[in-house]
Amino acid sequence: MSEDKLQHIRHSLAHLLARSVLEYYPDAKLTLGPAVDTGFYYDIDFASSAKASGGGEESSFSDNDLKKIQKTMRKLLGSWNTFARVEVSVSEARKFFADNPYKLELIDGIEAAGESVSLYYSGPEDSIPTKDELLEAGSVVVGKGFVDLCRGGHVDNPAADIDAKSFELDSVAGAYWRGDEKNKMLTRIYGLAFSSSEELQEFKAQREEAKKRDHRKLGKELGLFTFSDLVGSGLPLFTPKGTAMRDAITKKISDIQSQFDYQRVTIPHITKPALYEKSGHWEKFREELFHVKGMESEFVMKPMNCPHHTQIYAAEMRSYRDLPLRFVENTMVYRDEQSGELSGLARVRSITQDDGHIFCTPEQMYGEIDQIITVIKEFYSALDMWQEDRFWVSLSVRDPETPGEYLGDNERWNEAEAALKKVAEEQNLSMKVVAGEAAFYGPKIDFMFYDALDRERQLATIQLDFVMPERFELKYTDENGDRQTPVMIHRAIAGSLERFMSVIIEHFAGDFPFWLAPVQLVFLPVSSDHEEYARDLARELKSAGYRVDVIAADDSLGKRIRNLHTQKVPAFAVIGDNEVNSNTVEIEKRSGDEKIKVARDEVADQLADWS
RNA sequence: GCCCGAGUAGCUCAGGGGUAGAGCAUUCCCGUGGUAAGGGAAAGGCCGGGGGUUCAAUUCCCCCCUCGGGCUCCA
Repeated sequence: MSEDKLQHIRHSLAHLLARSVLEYYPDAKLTLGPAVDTGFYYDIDFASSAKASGGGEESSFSDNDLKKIQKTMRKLLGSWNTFARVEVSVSEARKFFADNPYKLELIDGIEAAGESVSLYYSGPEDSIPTKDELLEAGSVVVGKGFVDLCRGGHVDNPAADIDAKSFELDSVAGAYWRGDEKNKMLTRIYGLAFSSSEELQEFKAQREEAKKRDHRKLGKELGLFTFSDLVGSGLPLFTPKGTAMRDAITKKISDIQSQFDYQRVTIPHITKPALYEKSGHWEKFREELFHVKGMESEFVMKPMNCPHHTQIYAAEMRSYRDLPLRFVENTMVYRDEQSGELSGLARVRSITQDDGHIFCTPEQMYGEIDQIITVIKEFYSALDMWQEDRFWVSLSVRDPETPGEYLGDNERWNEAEAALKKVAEEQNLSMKVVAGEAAFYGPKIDFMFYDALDRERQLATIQLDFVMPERFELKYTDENGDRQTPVMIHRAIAGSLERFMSVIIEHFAGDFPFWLAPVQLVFLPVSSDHEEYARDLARELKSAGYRVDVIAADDSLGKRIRNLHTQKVPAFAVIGDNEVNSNTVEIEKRSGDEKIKVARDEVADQLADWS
């Protein structure tokens, strides 16, 4: 089936959904009902509606109502053998939808765009109303049929073109009218729809499968992190295993970028608000800061590191010979995110950034951006995530409609956007330009990956900033002895360690490569007689920097091996008489049934190969 | 923050207006075993917190907290 046809089916089903809802809630106000990637939805205002059969009580719509609506949809579908277009004038449309403010607003938009207004009747072919009948009756319900304001895109004959088992209603959600939180919240009913019932079932099975990879589930099962009600929501606590992973990640990044002369810096986690008043963050983000009261003065927890880092730059006179200066720091920032936004490690209130700020001349900016892209490429390639269908790149620029949200002059912005674009093109990054996604101080390149359920997660980022150096009056002396303002580049490779972990846990389904696994190798002594040999080995490897463990013979060997599998430990070695007598170790990789027998003093070399 | 839903043992879950249930994990005992669950016993609970209805609430109602699916936001 073509994509178009499937979209038409989905959109047609949105009409059918709306009609079926009106069967039970005749006063519900319909708004918009488009097709989406996995089906369709319709946004409906139930506020003033009473249930048709329920006697006027205040009604809200919940998951429990989906079943009966779905049943009605399937019943009506059999009689819906046509879609018919009815052209009306703007004033006729206004009259027809007089009691629906949402449709009236849409009609205003159609009029403003100079387009013609069309209604669509869907239902039994033998009851298609004439335009006059329709306007006379003034009701969107026409027998078993239904009339909606719509620009088209339906199947010709729903009864014949749509398999009643190929769709189902999925969930109820809230959604603001026109996506604006200042507007009223409507009830959104989501439906799933595919070209056949088999595809619908397959989608649902895949979704169930993906839930098994959910980092929140795996994080608990593998003992990587936890939350405590006493500590608070959005504040993850990392266990020794989770911390081992964090260390492995930051070490990998620092290994990759060691070729580029970064210098580590360290800053306090609080500051006077004055710092952010000067940077411009105060105005925009003061509501989302955590405030800390001292004896005499008030501080805020840092929500980002750039302003602090500018003060390290500003502490000395800088010459063009010093540039570029590259400061990096793995450090936690704190943001009072809206409670409804928090989600496992993907969105938290204590955020560890692998943050870096580069101060350079305008000429050096291109080379620096290029170099950062190289690091990002190398890092994500090492994780097998640098694949076309695994991520996309956003060139995040200003929204031309809201210039007031950005600081700095137009020319600088154009320059910055052009610079990012130029280098990214040279690096063969295919980017989507996304208006309105820029930071208030400059444009960015954002690297967007996906979680198990295909939700987008922004990880790596490169941000060009001409604004903050100016606001903080940062300077360097050029070769002519003149004072110049440096360019600042903000960059993060993992982005937030928490969010990064959420993505890779799901990417690997917890089955991490050797270098990343929280426990890399486990020794299993066959009996207590073999424990000493195992413990000595483990001690040696630990001091060589490997994460190894010994699991004593308290349980059967079979059981211990099974436990290693559920814990997804990448390698193990059974230690028995054979090994002790021959002074060897047989290491087994969990994947691929690979067994490698090595002399005892060669174990570390073998592990180095895998790292 | 907003809409809908959910919170029962460390974990996964069953139950239901009248003394709280299972499996796994934990602890102890037995077993000393060569590649995906050895056997036995014990312990473990303000049924998320607070209020209300009731002779009686883990169960019904309200508020709060936490979690999930969306919306909005994301320096």
